[in-house]
Amino acid sequence: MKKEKYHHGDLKKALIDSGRNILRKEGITALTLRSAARAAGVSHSAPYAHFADKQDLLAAISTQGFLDLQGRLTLSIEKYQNSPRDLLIETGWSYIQFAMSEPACFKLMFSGILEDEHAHPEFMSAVRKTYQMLVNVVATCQKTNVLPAGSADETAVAVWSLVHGFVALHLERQFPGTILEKHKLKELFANSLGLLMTA
Amino acid sequence: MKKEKYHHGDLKKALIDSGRNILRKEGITALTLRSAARAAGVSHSAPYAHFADKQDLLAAISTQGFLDLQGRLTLSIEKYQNSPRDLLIETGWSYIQFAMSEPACFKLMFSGILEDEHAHPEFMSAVRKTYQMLVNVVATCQKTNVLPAGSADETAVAVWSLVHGFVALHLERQFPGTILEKHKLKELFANSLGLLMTA
DNA sequence: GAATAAACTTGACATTGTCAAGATTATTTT
DNA sequence: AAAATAATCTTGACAATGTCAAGTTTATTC
Repeated sequence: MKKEKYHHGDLKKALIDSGRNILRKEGITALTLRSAARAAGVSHSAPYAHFADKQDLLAAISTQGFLDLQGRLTLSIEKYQNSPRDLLIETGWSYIQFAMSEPACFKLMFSGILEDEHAHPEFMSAVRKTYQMLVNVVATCQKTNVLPAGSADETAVAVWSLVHGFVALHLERQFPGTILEKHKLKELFANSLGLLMTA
Repeated sequence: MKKEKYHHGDLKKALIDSGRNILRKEGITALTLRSAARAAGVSHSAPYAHFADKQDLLAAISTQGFLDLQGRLTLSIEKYQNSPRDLLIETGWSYIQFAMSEPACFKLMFSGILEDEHAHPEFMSAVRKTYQMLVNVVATCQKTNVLPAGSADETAVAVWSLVHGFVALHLERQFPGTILEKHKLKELFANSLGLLMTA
């Protein structure tokens, strides 16, 4: 019933969504400027009205990914705010679930969009906000002795490194099957993170 | 002085080396089948005598990357075998130095070559051997109470996740400048890894 | 030495990112 | 409201890429 209009309405958003869906269904190799344009129902050059080049679209998709990740983290943080030990594990687990639910998008988000620092400021700001959420979680855990005292910044680096490395290596199938058979993944993760917590 | 021969001699190795050099000097976007062929001084289709497709060349380059990484780890392991605390930190630091010395290659190694398990067996075996070296280091550290007792496999997962995540996030500039200014990188890493060690 | 296989070249094709020029619609200015 | 301008989108082109088919040159095998 929709009129075939020359102007799309919100092509920028449509291209980001289309790109995200292509990532979900067909992976990174299928995500081209032209495939995103096709999926949005416009010509192959239409994206250039909204994005400087392909990198610029990828940065926008990554930014949207960070926003969605922040949404998931927020849910966990609110749900477990009264139980710091669960807070840490469940927030980390949310990070991992996001990565596993959209692996191609997750990999894109951490695949070198940031060549020069000022090229994509809104991406950068999404990255920084995500980090800040983690620092807050860590600080909360430190106050209740779930994590050792000390600089929250430094401790957050350790925690985030472990969580991120865990899911990155898992997505790349770097862990041998033998160890994955012995555990449920969440248990393996919780045990790993447990090593950082105070006994 | 070299004769212009029709047959190259060892084109397979030459293509892997050329590809590696392109990664070093110009990054992943410059690494194409054709650019590697050009750098090796052969025609654009010559690689197909040795590699099934581009993925196959990338897998071979990644495999070589893992072998070089193993070399670096071996040096640290031999050097610090009598001092378990240094052993852990210095081996992890070697991993990080490798990643920072060849970031494009390092990212390629962990960027999804493994779609199906049996496509690249020699790559898989290099991956497994690298993991095994880490497990051995961890087991050594456990025997001397530098790391908590328990399954060496599980502890290695935690250690590797932290080390890998640390350098992956650093390469992607995910850590804010504020924290990097306060520390030397190695110190920040050692502090992070220290949280996993027994006090 | 002939036959066969391996290594390499040449030429082609569809796809991609990108640009230039033009067409259509929205917005602003008068 | 009409005109001018800007924004959005289309069409057409170009070089570069991955890949294949066919042919050429060299090495290996019988």
